[in-house]
Amino acid sequence: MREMSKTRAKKTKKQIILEEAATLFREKGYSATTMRDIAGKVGVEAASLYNHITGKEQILSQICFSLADTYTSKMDVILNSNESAIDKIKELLLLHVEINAMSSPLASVMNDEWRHLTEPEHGEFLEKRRAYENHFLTIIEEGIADGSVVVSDSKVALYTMLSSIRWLQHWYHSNKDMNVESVKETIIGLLMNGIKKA
Amino acid sequence: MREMSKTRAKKTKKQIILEEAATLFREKGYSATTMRDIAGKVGVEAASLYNHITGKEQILSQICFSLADTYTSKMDVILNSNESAIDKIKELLLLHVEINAMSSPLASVMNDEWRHLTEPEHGEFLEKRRAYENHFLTIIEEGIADGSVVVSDSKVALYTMLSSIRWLQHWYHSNKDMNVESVKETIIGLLMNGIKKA
DNA sequence: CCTACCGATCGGTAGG
DNA sequence: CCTACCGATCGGTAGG
Repeated sequence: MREMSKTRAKKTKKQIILEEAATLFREKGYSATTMRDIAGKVGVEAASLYNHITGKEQILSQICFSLADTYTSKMDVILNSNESAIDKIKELLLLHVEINAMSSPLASVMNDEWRHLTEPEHGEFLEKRRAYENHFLTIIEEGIADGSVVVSDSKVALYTMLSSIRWLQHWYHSNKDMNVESVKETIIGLLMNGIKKA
Repeated sequence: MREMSKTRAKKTKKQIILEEAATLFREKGYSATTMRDIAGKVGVEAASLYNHITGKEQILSQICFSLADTYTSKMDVILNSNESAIDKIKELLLLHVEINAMSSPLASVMNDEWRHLTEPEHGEFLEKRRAYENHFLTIIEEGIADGSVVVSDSKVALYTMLSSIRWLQHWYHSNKDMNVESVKETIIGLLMNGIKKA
């Protein structure tokens, strides 16, 4: 490992550790990833990691909460816009597609590894997720109220839509032949078609 | 090593071990589940498990392949029926909803823990899955050809639909208030609406 | 199916 | 950031 010639702003060692850990967590899962694995990717001995982080679980929780915060703040912008309910739904779905399609390992880790958090982080994460889902539900119900959305159960529709996008988080290495923009169009088209008034 | 005598009369100890292991794998993940965890649930010492199974990974692979075989054989029945392409798609989606909504721990383990298989099982599993997906793709393309299905990319549509159903595998403990039949209708309605000719 | 126990490896610490 | 090393625990084996 030589110098990183990124023209970007300088990353802290802690950021590098979080990124390498996220990649490993996505590949092997949290439990199967060892501190020695992470240290190897970063290029230091395992003991040296502890100068930058307090432990393995702190790495996981910082990954989970940083992406959760990204979702929440981007949702706030969409919620405070003047768009119609159905357009807000479309924008939220696009947000999810973009985050998952970028194949940032963060998305995989937040979606699949959060359950390895212990209390109190475990409960806090669940609470954050519940709040996010409730905001999303409110918009869906607005769409039902104004007649632009037709679904028989808003909760089931929400979970179905959010779940349907998650395959993208593992997609990058298996289907490199697909074009991101056309994938985005197809998914959004299918989902919006599914909930829109005929 | 002693001879293994197979008793088919009733539920064997091996079956009990596989079931308890599947439940634990769903809860904590494969890597975080120890043989002592499994032994505790079964009611024996860890060393005694090895009279019925050859190791931890064999437990995982038997779970993954047994459900994969269930999917394959049920798909065969649907494929050999006289139904139209769009009706076959609907039946396949119903099959997925039913298996995931039953909340059998098998579904979670097959979907999320298969990556912990080592070679050659890992490759064999991937090959089985690829074959299944290709059969499914063929029917979608039949639907496109006969004009009953309208999607801009059959592969993206397939992954989106299959992925959209997976949230059900974790649903049982978080949303006990929902009715299975109405959930089924909402999901299938949304997805079929999304791909059907307007 | 048990007791006894193994080599390996885990997350993490001490001390420089 | 390193070397050295810890107690705990892992999957699995020996032998009865």
